[in-house]
Amino acid sequence: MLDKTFDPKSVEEKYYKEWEASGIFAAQPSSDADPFTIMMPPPNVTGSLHIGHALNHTLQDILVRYNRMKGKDALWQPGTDHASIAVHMVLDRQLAAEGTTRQKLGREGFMERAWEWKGQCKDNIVSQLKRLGTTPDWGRERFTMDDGLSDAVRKVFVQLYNEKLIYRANKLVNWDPKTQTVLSDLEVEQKEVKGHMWYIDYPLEGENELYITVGTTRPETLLGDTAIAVHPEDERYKDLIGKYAVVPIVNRPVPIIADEYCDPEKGTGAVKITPAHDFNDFEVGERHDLPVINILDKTAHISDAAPEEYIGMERFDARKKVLSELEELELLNRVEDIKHTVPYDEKSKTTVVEPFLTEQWYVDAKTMAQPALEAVRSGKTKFVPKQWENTYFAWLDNIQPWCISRQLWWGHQIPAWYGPNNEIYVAETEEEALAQAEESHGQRVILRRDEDVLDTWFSSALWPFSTLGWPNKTPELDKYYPGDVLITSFDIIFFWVARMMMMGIHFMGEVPFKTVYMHALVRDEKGQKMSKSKGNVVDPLDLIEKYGTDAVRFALTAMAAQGRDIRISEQRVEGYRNYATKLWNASRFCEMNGCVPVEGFEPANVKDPTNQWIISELVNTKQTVESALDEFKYNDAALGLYQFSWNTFCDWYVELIKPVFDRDDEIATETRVTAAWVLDQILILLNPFMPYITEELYGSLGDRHGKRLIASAWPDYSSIPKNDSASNDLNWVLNVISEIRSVRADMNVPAKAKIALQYKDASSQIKTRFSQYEEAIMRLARLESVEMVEDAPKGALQTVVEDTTLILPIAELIDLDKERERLQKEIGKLEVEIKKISQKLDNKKFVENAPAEIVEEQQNRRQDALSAKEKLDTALKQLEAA
RNA sequence: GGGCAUGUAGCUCAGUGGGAGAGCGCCUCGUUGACAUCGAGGAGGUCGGCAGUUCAAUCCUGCCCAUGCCCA
Repeated sequence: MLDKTFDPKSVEEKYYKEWEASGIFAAQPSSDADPFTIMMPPPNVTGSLHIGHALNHTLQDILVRYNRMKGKDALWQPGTDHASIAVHMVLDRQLAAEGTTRQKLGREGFMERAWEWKGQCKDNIVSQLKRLGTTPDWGRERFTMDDGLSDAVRKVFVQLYNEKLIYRANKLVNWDPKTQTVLSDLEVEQKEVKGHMWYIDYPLEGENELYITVGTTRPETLLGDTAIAVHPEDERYKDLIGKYAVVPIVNRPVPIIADEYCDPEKGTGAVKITPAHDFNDFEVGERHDLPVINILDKTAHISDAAPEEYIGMERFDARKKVLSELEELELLNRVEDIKHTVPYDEKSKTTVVEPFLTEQWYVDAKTMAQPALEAVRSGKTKFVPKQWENTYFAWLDNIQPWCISRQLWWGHQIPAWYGPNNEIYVAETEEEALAQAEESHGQRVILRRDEDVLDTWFSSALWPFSTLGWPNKTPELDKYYPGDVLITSFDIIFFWVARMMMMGIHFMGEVPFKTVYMHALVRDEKGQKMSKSKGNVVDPLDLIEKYGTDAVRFALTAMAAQGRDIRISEQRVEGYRNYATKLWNASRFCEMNGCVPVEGFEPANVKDPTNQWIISELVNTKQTVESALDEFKYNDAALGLYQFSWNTFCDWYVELIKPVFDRDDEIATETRVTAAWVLDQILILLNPFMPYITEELYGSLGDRHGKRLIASAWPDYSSIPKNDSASNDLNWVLNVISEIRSVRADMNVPAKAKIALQYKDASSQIKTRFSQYEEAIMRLARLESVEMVEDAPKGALQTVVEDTTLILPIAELIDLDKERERLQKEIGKLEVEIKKISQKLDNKKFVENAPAEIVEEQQNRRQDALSAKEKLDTALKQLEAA
């Protein structure tokens, strides 16, 4: 006998261990079954998983379990990502707290720390995923810095270099002066902040008391100015073009040049040009062949290219000093308060990123993007929801060279070596590089390896094939590439999805996945993005602890509607915990009434209409679940199961069959078996969504010969015939019961009172139904008798179901005025409806243009309403007469 | 500034070219053979606004307003 409520804690760990030990998570490359592949987006080894991960992994797990039950050979490839810069930030903080730095620790010591950190984090992540009940193939778990994956990275780098798709270039980059590394465009966040526009007077060379005024938000960069630019058509400055202005403080004469980059509408129309410290200025500088003066070092302190008193100053201190000097020189014209965007590093969001001139490695992303664009345009890879394709196109169409080198240690060191003349040798191993060098020098030379590591996304981009053993030709690669679906969040379309597409197509000749499903962002109850600083982070483990894994999974799934963010609320999770309790108790009920699953049960052979009806409702539900999952409409799948199991099965079917259990005839036996079978089906269909409670109930309710639900087959109902007659009957029964209950409640008939039911105007079919379902109707509507009459007695309640008038002769129990009111209200509603339909039907154009079945439907609706109104009118008249 | 999305019941959200839905909350009733983590019933909405297309618009189109996100 089951306990009164389900205790998730008592079974979750037990079943997880058992499932895992059974080997069912493992892919079977040698099996004949069709593959179903999902590449898990590898979580970063930077901390613990948040509710967004819980959503992401729940959605993946549902598909994996579902496809496994359908007989596919499922591979869910798990693993973690080394998250180079994020790990550096974490460890830098730790080291700072210990009073040291990574530079003091040295590369080797730092790497040891990083590996240790990775180990802890990874263990934590894996245990969190297990608490969620997810079933990836743990035996194949990978880490982006594993040997095999690192081999793949080197191989890809060398090949792309040889194909001239990777090259080295000296350009302005986004420089993070805190971590002291270059960042890609995507790792920079533009933030709008309050700031100032300072207007500075630059004296014109050789003129007395004549100035050109320029506006700038970064006055300190004036130390590196090499020109003043004006628009060529700007009448105010036409005469000045070609003359020279003197940069204050440094007293350097710089040319006044004409360039269309200047906007005459903005500020004074004249701008200072600092090619080493601004992306636009850099381009202007290239066009006009201007000198490039780099006034900052790697830490964003002033370099020795500036006047002596500035050297070594921090950039914002230098700004203050420049401003105070300008004021002393009376060259600070005016200051405006403005809002402008300032680049910050995307990870910590606290360091202002500096445009900085350095030599770095780049991928020719533009070239590689073309096949990736084509693959989505031609439908080889589809995005769900489709609108994300536009985002993907927009970015790839305007893609910039991808800077892949990072001045960090944790990651894949770039396989490039420099010879005595700084010439470059790119090779997978040092031996090969040495051999190349020997060949060109005619002798052994000493090489120096590039110290930098690659952008983390470089290795993540290879994930769909590097995890399968590439560059070796493995059976796994053969069977599981390309993957079926990638499930991820839209915020990494650029970072990751686009890059996997580029690399996958380039190296495998095929897209890495056929479908990309973009799920929503999980927000807090108020719709705000969760963040540690806001303190509104919901920890999925807290919810699991409180409500159980199944409830958390189901809540996330039920809310995973396409195209809208999820606002997680604890109340909702609680509601699905209640749902679990409901299932539990329905199972208890079946158990205590001897509903035991019978092997070989044939649903197609069931005779009793109530049983036929619940079976056909089940068939519909399965259809709903399948088509919803096919379209990634997780919420529809969850809702369909919820409604069938709670409303249809528990609230109606179980109530309808209760009286049957007093008997011991053929129908009773059939009903017991049917109930057990339908309940089993609920457990099976629900298993991918709520794996624990379904597993537990499945094991408790019958003898499964040691087989667990997780290993069961997804059912096939194709042999069950449709049974419209049973469905029509039962829908009518439900209507009659609901109508009587509603009238009783409206008229305050005491719930306990058993009353008589009379009916009139019934067809022979209705008469048959009343006698066939009399027991159920009497029980559920709380009646003492049912009989057919010719006329309603005085002072009776009357209502209409389809064509039949239902009569409750209980004048003594009710307030007749109230009944009059109720009838008038019902009649009023019907009149409004009749009027609306009549307006349509009286419209010639409607009758001419609308499809015949629509017209007919409207006619039927009007007829039904008219007939119901007529019956209620009669009832009202009788009441008046009473 | 450009793009994408969203605006439906008190709240959170489904949905559809032809009768407005769910969960929660609220109100009334209820210890009916499993379940009060429950059951029965009910109230509550000019489907953001204005035009247009259509026989018919909450749904399609345009504009506007509001909100969110992405990009510059």
